[in-house]
Amino acid sequence: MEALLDLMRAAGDRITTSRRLLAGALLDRQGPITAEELCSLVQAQAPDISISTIYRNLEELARLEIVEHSHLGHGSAVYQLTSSAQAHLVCDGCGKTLVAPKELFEDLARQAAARYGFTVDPRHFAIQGYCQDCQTSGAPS
Amino acid sequence: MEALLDLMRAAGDRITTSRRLLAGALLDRQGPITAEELCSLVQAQAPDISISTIYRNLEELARLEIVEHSHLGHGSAVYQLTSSAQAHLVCDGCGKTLVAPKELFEDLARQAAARYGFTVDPRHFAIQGYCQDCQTSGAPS
DNA sequence: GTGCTTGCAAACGTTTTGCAGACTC
DNA sequence: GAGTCTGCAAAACGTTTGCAAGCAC
Repeated sequence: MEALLDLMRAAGDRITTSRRLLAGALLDRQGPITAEELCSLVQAQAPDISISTIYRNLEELARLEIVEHSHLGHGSAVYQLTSSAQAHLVCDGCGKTLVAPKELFEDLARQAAARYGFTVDPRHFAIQGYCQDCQTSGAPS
Repeated sequence: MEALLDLMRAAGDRITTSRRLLAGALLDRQGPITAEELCSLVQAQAPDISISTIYRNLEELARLEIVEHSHLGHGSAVYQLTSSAQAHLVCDGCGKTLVAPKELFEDLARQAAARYGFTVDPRHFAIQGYCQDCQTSGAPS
């Protein structure tokens, strides 16, 4: 937590209540979370903090590469700490997400590099498909 | 083209100018394209067709599983023909996209199935990272 | 002629922005 | 005290919807 705030201090940013609470919420979650959820968590402790402050702070954290945002499935963007960012398997049927450990991408990363000189960022994406439960219902056969 | 329209006819849908032009635009592109771009292409031939018609028709085409929409990167959704849908490697640096053939995902698909019972849809996603040209500039080392 | 499709305009949910006041340093 | 950060309200953006007129069948 202090490490995170120190990164902001080092960038010349001021440490305010909203930033402290936002950092806490991100650290607690350790996974992707929407701006709106973050706002609720922060407002639980400081009701006056507005959603635009959340967005502005997330933007600043993204600029410092402390958080990154991505679009899992259809809907709001989600944010997560760069340090804990992981790829996810997102079910097209029910929207459930599973964490996808790096090992799953090793082969893909190797091939993309060899064939295209493309460096895969294994923290950064949503693999779509169907989870065990939704397999039967919606999956294209 | 006629094959595509026949699928709509078979579903009881009527073949209108907007649908014909939209189908043409999707077939021409053979790749992901936003609703807005599609609208421009269609309007180039029939200026009165409105964006809401494009969205409604895309929705209907998605319902028939003729097109699918996904979110590559940050911004508008993109649409593509299911038949030509492919995964893409999207560069976080310059936004360029490369087509990623299915073979790249075979290992990933196998592991996701074995470990999580998750069926990967290899047409459906954007692998983020950095292309050859952007490797040096923005890539996290 | 029936009823699906369309254009328009207005609503929607998410994200961004302008501004004056409040706060950190 | 200087300049950043904030709340509020309004705008922007992509997308969806209600309605009455228009068109395919």
